[in-house]
This record gives sequence, C-alpha cells and structure tokens, in this order.
Amino acid sequence: MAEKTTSTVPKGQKSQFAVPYYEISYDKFFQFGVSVDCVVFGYHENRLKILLIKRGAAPFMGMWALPGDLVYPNENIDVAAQRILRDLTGIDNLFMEQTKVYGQVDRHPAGRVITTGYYSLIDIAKHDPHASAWADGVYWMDLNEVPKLAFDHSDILKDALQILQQRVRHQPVGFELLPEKFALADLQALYEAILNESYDKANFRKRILSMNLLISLKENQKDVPHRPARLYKFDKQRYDELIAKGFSFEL
Amino acid sequence: MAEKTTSTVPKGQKSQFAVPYYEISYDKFFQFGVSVDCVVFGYHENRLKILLIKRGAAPFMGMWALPGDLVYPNENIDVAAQRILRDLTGIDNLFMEQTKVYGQVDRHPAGRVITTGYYSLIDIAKHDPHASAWADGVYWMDLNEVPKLAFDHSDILKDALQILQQRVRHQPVGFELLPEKFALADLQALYEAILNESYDKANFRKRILSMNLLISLKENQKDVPHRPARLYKFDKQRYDELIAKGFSFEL
DNA sequence: CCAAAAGTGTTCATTCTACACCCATGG
DNA sequence: CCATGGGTGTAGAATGAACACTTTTGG
Repeated sequence: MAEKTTSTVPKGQKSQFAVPYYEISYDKFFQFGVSVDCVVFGYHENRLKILLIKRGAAPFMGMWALPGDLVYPNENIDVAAQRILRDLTGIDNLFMEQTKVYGQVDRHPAGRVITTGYYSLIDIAKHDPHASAWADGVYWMDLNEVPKLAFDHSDILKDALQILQQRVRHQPVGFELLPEKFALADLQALYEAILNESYDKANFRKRILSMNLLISLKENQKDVPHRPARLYKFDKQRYDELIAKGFSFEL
Repeated sequence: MAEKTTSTVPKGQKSQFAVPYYEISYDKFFQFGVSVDCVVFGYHENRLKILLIKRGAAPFMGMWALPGDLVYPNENIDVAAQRILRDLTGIDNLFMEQTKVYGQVDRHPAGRVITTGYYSLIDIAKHDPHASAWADGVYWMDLNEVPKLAFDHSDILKDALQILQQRVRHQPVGFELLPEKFALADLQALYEAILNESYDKANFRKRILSMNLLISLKENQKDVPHRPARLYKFDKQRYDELIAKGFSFEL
C-alpha cells in the first residue's frame, strides 16, 4: 500500500503522497472496518454440515449468518479468526485457511467493512459440545439445507465450498473432518459427500493406500453387524515430508 | 463482520454489540486502512519477469516494492487493483485474481493497514510501453533477480508465485503472457519457465493439442533459420464451454 | 446359513514416457 | 548440404476402470 510514486486518483481525492507520510494515519483513508467470517465445515452421518448462527441484532436480525466479527485494531486477522472459532467451539489452533476477501463498497449497511473469509474443518463428534451448549444461536446446518444468509454470506459460503472441493482433490485436507481413527469406507464416504461423486471401493482404497499417507492401526471396528473394518490414522509426518519434496496429492 | 450474538472479547475492549448498531461506524473499529498490492507477471525471452517500482517516498524510500495503493473509502477493492494497473500500463480490464490478505498488525509502519494481494499476467511486448515510459520508477525485473522488497512484499510475491504455479497447472492461465499468436514451443518454454521443469517436446504437444483449446492458424513463423513453426491461438470460447461442464485442465 | 459390508485380484483399455526419426528453412 | 529446431510415430510401461470374487462378522 502506499507504494506508488505517481498515480491518477479519482476526481476530488488526493493521493496518499500529497501529504507527508506521517499524516496518513489521520487521513480519510483510515476509515475502514475489517472483519472475518468463518465457514466451518463439519461432517456427521455422511453429510457435510456447516456452522451457522442466528443473528440476534441488526442488521439482518433473525437471519442466518456465518460466525464472524470485527477485527480489533491491535489484532492480527488470523488471530481474530481463531478467536471467533474458540468462542464457538472452545478449541484453539483449529485448522483454518483464508478463502477470499470481500471488498464491495455496499456489502455492509453500517459502513465500509471489508471482510476475509476463512474456512475450517472440524470433527463434529469431537468438537461440537461447546458450540451447541453455547447460546441458543449456533447450529450445525446440513449443507443442502442452508437458506439465504445475511450480508453476502451466501457468496462467501459458495466460494468456500468451491475452495474446499478444490483443496480436497489435491491435498489430503479432509482428515480433519474425521475422528482420529477411521475406516477406509468412512474416508470414501467423506470424499463422496464433499465432491458429490462416487468411487469404486476397490480402486479408491488402492489409490489411497498407495500414497502411504495412512497408518494401519492394529485395531478394528467393534459391534458392527458385518465384518469389522480395519482402522487407520493419518500420517501427518509423512505428509509433511512429501509436501516438502513437492509432492502433490491428486484424487 | 458484526455477526456474533455473544462473544468473549479482548480485555478492555467492548464488543460491537455493546453499543447500538448504528453507532458502529463511529467506533474505534473503523480505523483501518485498506490497500491492494499487485504482483504483475510478464514473460520475455523465456524469462518470467515481475513489475516492480522503486519507492520515492517514506517509508522504505529507495527500496523496491510491488505496485500498490490505498483503497478509497468509496472504491471496491477489485476496482482499486484495476486502477493501479491501469495507471502503470494504460490497460483496463486486465486479468487479475486475488491471492491472499495480509493482516499482521505491524506490517505497515504508518498504522494499521491490511492489504490484499492480486496477481496479474500480461504480455510484455504488447502492454509494456506505458509502464516503461511512465516515470523512472517502474521496471520489469527478472524473477530470479528480485531483491528483498519493502513492507512484506517479498512474502506477497512468494505467495503469488506459488498460486500462479498452482493455477497454471490446472487451468490454462498462462496464455495471457504470450502474444495472441504463438508457437507450441513458446508455450512449452513458458510452462517450463513458470514451473521450473522441462517436458518432452512430443508429449507436451500431444497433451496440449488433445485438449482442443488451441486453434491452429494457417500461418507460420517468419524469418527463422529453421523450419518455421505453426502458429496457434487460444480458444477462449471452447475453454469457457469446458469449464462450464466442470472440466479441469491438468498439466 | 444369511445378510452385509470389508477387502482382494484380474482383465482390459487408456494414458504416459522415452526415444527415434523425418521435415522445412536459412545460410 | 549442414545446422537448427519443428513435427510425428511407436513400443513398452504404468495407470485406471470395471467387476467378480473371497472374507469376516452379527443375527
């Protein structure tokens, strides 16, 4: 920012270099609000879910929205995103990644607020308790049943889903949605839910196992009315090694 | 932004819902500056280049930096990015895409400024004139020779390059860097420059041609001291059709 | 013994890789 | 006629898709 040495500027507005540098802070340029909005994906009973809140204040009171908040002037935006999810779920250091910035002038009725989308993946069974215990305004909504959301949150959700689908095909990102120990069929069902496709069981497991990213545990499912499946866990260490070598996971 | 109904907030700071909604605009939350920074890739003589400016004002005066500017309070951020490149190159509607948001508290010495990175691809031969004629502060720098940049611009550049490499492998994005008519060997050299790899000539052309994204012109290179190559152009229409059908280009 | 889902093996088609070879032009 | 890079064909390897089959559990 403020890097240009010359510039054409919109009529009636002076460039930031028309005034001494140290006055910039008090300038009309510093009037933006900054927020983050979180698209939290969960997975339960073969369905993709998303964490929504019911707004209890204007604007858009009573409408569904993504959890989000304004960023404090002395707060990094990544930290703000973590803070919001900590408030909702009680968990720190959740996997989170930026999606996009939304900078339309009129996107917030209260003033100029630009927001950054984040998406996150969590295992509902493990992390849900705090969220559902917290206020009456937080719910896991089936992705297929999400109504129109407040602000431009429908767009933010749409973009986040697309990015998730893209990620999941090229990086083993989906594991955060599963319990630590899982069967290959669970993983397959997860991929099918996210990508809206179906895969051949034999070929799916061959592909996944050939990547050597799963550690076969010496443990099986219990109390299932059929042959119990072998459980696996994700080998994070091996993944990091492969990534460091420029490996790209392709589904 | 301002979506939560309850929240724990940093000590000593009140949530935006502790005050009536309509007062938010005058709140301490609205003190951010917002900027955009552009990573403009060009391509010339088998080398990837990037457009840099030499800063003529504090802070970081005299250092190399990405072209960027503060966003006006009434300006969409995408529009701001286009404006900056229009100033530099005289071209409107350049291909541009967001990379990431940079929201570290201390990233700008003049105050709290968050910035959004954009990358853009342009054909130097076609679009350069304005840039090089414009002031003495704008240069095409070989990507391998870029020094440490002002602010966190080195990070922004690094991320943008990574995103470009990712894009180029999955979408035919690189064409913007070439003249409208090009030979297959030019395209191959471009991919090799961006991805730092080399490909078998025969296999590369088979792969590219099998996608049916190139239109073979009835025209060859001229004045080359060897068999002149057939020229092609990118079939944008066909590309849009394929994308609409969920096609994904894989290199 | 049956149902249900886990888990494996095989075949055939397709794609990828490496490499050899021919072609057209300027000098 | 040579050097240079354009352009093509092919054999063998590797991968992928489809599908049949075996295994292990609970009821």
